[in-house]
Amino acid sequence: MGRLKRSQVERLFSYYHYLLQHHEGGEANSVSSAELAEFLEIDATQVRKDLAAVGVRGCPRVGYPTKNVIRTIASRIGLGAKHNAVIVGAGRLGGAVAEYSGFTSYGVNFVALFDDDPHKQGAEVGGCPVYPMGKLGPVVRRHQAKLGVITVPDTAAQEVATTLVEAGIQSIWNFAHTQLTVPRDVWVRHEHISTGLAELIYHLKQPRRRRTAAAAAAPR
Amino acid sequence: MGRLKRSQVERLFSYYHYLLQHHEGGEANSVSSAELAEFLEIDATQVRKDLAAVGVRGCPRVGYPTKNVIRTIASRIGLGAKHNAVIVGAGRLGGAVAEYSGFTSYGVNFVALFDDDPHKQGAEVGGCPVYPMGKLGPVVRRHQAKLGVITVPDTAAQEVATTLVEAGIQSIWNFAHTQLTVPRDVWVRHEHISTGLAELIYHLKQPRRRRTAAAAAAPR
DNA sequence: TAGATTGTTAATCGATTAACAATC
DNA sequence: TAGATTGTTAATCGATTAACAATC
Repeated sequence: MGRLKRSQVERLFSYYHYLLQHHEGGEANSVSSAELAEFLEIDATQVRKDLAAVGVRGCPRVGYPTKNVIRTIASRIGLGAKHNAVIVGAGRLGGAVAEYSGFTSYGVNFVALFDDDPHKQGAEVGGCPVYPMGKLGPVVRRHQAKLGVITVPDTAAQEVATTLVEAGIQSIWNFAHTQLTVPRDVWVRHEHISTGLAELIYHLKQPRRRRTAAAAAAPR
Repeated sequence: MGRLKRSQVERLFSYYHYLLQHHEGGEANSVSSAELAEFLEIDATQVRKDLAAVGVRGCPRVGYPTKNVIRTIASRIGLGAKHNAVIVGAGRLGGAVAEYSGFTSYGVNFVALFDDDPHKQGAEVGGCPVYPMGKLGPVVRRHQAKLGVITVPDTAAQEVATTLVEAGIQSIWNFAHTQLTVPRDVWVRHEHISTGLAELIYHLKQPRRRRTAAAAAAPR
């Protein structure tokens, strides 16, 4: 089985998320590619290709076995495994990440937040202690955390990334709107949220017009 | 001048952001397509095409006039105009959005948050009052807010979207991991953050390997 | 069987990159 | 001038969609 492309991982995760929300505990034990395609507003062919890529076999006239799809995607992406993670920056955004219970269900366990603001140190956020930056190395090593989240202001992001890498972090989730220089074997995912705002502002300017089906969505 | 594509708007915004961070007040008054391309880790040809699309002319051997690029992008995307916005969901994520000062510099002015939790009502978050949901319609109309941000749990997102639309909101920034059904003339931007986490988890599983420069880019 | 849905190949479409002339 | 960089067309690449046979 080959390595999945980024877009495939994202779509597979959306299938997984949809099935948990809409099929878990339901009476239907199969789902068609057309149903998943409608939810994501993509072509059903794409869904069939994605499912084929992870080895799920469907059944003509019936669809794909729901439980099997859920289980296969989870195992292929790695949603079952437990991963310890740390958050640097105990502001509201860092707190939101720490508190969001959904992440726990994907196997991610936040063990600590770090912040240089003494007022935040010692507090608990989402059940996690807030430590000063100096403790980052020891805490990461003790918990063997592999995932680091950066929710500090843009100007501090590079320094934080370097600290995380030195402590042994392998993957970084960067919410600062900066590029990061890291060793090649460290994976970085940029979550430049303000980019989304720019797009919204642009569309506020545009004359109202008929929108494509792709823009409107239909939850089941 | 044609309508810009989503990907173009996102790249243009990144150029803008980069120039403000790295060139504003600096001595250099021009920037090359190669420099912008390196920052975004894309091809320089792409940058030249994007700038041509908004009508910025460069100078061979010199580059593009920095101030002109900044000004043109801002006006083309609409970053100069003032837009009132509201946030539904006064949890940590909603608070993070309200507090993030960067948005103000793009012309977005958050006028209020809404939450059904009585403990949150009456408080101030990022300088904005928190009201009960019942006040949403009047507040949106009074401020002529056109932009609505949804930071409530997934299960409540559709109901909130409907309420926002009824109040006259034209663009929705949806942080819940759900699709939304809205009239065709309402624009929705989905910010499914947990999708990013799924990608990170997947890469934690993968064998470490040399990464290409392109892989490090990862614009969302 | 008939018909719905999968699985897969082919065609299309769009985005990215390469090439290179224009030009300051 | 020489050379760096733009501007633009052509080529490539990949992703999406269409078509249709396979099959339960």
